[in-house]
Amino acid sequence: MQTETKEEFRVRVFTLIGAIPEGSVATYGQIAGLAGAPKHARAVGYLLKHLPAGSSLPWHRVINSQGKISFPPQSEKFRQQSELLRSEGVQVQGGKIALRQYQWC
DNA sequence: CCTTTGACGCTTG
DNA sequence: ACAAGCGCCAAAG
Repeated sequence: MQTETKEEFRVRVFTLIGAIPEGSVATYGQIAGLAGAPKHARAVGYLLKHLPAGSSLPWHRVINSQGKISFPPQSEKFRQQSELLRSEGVQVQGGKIALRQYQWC
């Protein structure tokens, strides 16, 4: 069935994000690419946006290609994500991740 | 069915 | 380093 494709993509995305270890971050494009759809970065963002409140998915470890948090500064989400990242040992400056690489494996 | 939106990405100036 | 424009695709209205 074709319905598997969308489902598969979603499952892959969730699995990949869940596989990001602490202290590491991945980009939306990276996740989409590993999920088999390099151009579906936005779809990844859509999925995260539609995340249930209780999901244990480390969404905060997903950032954009610019290595920055995809939230407007001073917004609650922005602050929360940067706090979570910092608590995992990721250095954040002005919404930008102080890392040289965004790949974890 | 068509239009709009969006937790993105890449190129150009 | 930063801003604007274009592309790309899925979900919602």
